[in-house]
Amino acid sequence: MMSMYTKNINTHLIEIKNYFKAAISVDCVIFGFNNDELKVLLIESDLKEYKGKWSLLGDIVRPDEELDEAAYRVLKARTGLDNVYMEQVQTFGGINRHPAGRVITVAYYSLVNIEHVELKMHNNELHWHSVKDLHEMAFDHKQILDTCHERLKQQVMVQPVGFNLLPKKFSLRELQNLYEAILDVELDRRNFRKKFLSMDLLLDLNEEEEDVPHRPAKLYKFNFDKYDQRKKRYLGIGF
Amino acid sequence: MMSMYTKNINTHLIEIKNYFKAAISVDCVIFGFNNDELKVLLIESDLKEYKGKWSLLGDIVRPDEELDEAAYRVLKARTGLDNVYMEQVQTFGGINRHPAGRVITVAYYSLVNIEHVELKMHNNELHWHSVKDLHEMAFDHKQILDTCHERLKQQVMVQPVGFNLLPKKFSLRELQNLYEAILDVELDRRNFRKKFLSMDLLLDLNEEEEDVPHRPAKLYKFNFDKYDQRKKRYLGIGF
DNA sequence: TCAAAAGTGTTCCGGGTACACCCATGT
DNA sequence: ACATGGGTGTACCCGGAACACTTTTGA
Repeated sequence: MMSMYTKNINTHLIEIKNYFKAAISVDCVIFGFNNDELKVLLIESDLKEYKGKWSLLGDIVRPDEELDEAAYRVLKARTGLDNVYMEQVQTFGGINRHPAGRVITVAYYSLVNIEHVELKMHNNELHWHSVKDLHEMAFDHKQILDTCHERLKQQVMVQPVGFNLLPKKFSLRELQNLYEAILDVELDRRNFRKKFLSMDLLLDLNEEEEDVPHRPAKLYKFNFDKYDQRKKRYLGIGF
Repeated sequence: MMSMYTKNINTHLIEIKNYFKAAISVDCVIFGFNNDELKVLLIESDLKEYKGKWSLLGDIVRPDEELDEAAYRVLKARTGLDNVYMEQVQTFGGINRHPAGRVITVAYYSLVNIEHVELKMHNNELHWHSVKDLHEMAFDHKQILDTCHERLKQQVMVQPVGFNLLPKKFSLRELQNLYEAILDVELDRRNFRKKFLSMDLLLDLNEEEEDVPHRPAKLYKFNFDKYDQRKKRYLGIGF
């Protein structure tokens, strides 16, 4: 009786080979931004159970591989990109979530500049899908996507991560469209501009859009260095 | 070459037994609140590598067990409590984090009323430790604890989860002490009271503290029903 | 000259913060 | 009476929200 309490893996472990083991995978929710829409990079599954359904990009974690490493490996293999924003979100371990047996998956989301990926996308089966009109997916991947999207919404309101989805140079309009797409809200243009300009973190490049059929907008880039140097203040209790 | 890209577990899985598997555990960061201090429930490790060091409460996930179930099982076994606030936080998969082999652990934190636990704590080796003066721990458990504490800080500012650490009836002073302990800040008493009373979510019980050597404080309880009925508003972008 | 989007300021309101005094109770 | 913490109100400031007109460019 006592032994069932005390003989656990943090205290009196006997032999690890006596324990149940499961396959571990990582799944990457790779977000991009294009045509004023939040996109996610998906692949068609060929597993017979999910034939033709969209699935996230993922793979099994290797014996000598950290979880983050595995996620970066998947991302790199699929997009050619490295050094992009990535964050672990949640782990999904439903008993029957994978038809081949118990596979526990650690979900990550990452934010990439969709222009940089396009180069690597020819002749394979990857597709950028609008997050908004995506309903059915393979496995529990819709749930994973929703969870990651929710996390992204929270992050984007509190940290300057959205810029990872934009080109280095962007207009305030593009930035606003990005926020509107991620949060699925409409924002007042003047207040949005005022807000971001008053943060004093956008660097005015003294450049303008080109080839637009209207008055060209000024281009900015985000001053990450300046942001990093600022200390955060206490945020207050707000619910 | 192409095959390394396409033959992954979400698309062309061959046989799951060919893949590397790891042991999966859950670790619970069980927070309590006592003597105006944030506490965490720990156990001494008897593994020779960590003899005498403090470790979190955790155990291996069973073959037919959901991750959340496993976490609740650990919690129940150690505290006798069920139906408490619990939230998955992050998964730690460092290659050498466990001396017995690769063990990937999913970390949860939970918030319990420390009074309810005390009953079950006699004659075992569990201890409530002040989070503030806890430095060295077994495994990577200090890192796990820090991550969970950080998450708790974020949550407590945005959702009414703190009440799970208090008795059903509490004074505003106790509530303030709780926030100060979790966030490690000092708050102005008048503003704190105004804030919480203006939320109109505290139910005045028309009762008072007893046996205190000064003017007794009024007791309140949190109106969870009322909170649940309110819709959240858009929070704004704030970083 | 027209269409389309860029750019710009003011007012109002609510919440955050700083701050000091009287009150109720037990010893 | 005294010590201890409970309870209260006001003034200021800043940031969020609502809101309409002029400017620049390409077609």
